[in-house]
Amino acid sequence: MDKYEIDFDTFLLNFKEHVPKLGFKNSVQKDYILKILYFSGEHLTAEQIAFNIKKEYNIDVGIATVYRTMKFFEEMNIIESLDVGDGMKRYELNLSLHHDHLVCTSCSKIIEFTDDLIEKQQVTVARNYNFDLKDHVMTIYGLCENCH
Amino acid sequence: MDKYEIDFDTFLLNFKEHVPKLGFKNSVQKDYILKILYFSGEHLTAEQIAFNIKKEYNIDVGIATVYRTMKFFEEMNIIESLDVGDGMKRYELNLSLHHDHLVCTSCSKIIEFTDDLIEKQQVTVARNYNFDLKDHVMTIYGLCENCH
DNA sequence: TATTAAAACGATAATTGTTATCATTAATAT
DNA sequence: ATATTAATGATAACAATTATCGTTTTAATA
Repeated sequence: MDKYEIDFDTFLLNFKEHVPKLGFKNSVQKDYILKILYFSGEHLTAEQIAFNIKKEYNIDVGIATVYRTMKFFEEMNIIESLDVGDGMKRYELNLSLHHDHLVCTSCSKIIEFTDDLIEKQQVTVARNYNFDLKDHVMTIYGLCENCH
Repeated sequence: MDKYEIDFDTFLLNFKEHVPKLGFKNSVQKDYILKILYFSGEHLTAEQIAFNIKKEYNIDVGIATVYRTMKFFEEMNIIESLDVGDGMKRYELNLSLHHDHLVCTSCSKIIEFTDDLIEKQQVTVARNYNFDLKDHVMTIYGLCENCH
């Protein structure tokens, strides 16, 4: 798995050193949530995160803890949430470079992509409107190769 | 108001002629929902649509009717829904050409834009992944000129 | 290592945006 | 006019998410 530039153990160590500095406490639950996000490499719902942790590591993590932790991680900027349009948020680790998504409207498959031209062009657009650019989200909807 | 290329009365007439052809019935509620969307020119939540119709025209439209009608309009492809990230859908009329959005993360102001380069590039990206392109959504987040 | 204060946890109640139900009303066709 | 059928609105139901709160865990300090 070389989706991320940093291996999990190093990342987790860095993370766990950082948490107390912000006045929070570490927990095994946080560890497992990060672990499942890292190794699944998918865009998971809160429900799926809890389910997969149980399945892979036989550890119970309450759904409230998952949601709470996702908010925490979002504030720390190590995850991103994404709404495909079916009414629930999906979360993914945010360790790699910015990327956008292709979403299949039939099977909900999500493919990541980056496009330099689009990356550059958003800067131009933001500048035109005198916006202080923070981030952008681009999602292309269509039918994936299996569905058409 | 020259946000749309077509004036409201003409649009409404066209719309009302089209509805029975699809096996549905017209109603004053549909008319007022279209009217408020057209003349506000904003991205409104279901709640705001009902509230504004009451305020502007003193007509009561049930919230269920608004949601039901928005689904109907979406299927007819005359509105688009958009989730800024605060958990509720916002709707806008879809009479003008495709456009994307700049969203201010401080005051929630929404600005529309179109960029030919981005429009073209999405076709290329979809083709690269063997996707049958249907649509795309691009949202740029940042601080608008009033907020920075 | 034991103590302690504070944060994190999990069960679950509450909340909120949206959808379904269903009796009543309104719109179209005959 | 009448009959048919979709649309409406009040509200119940639902689903995703958040808040509550008593208990457990963490981590700093004695």
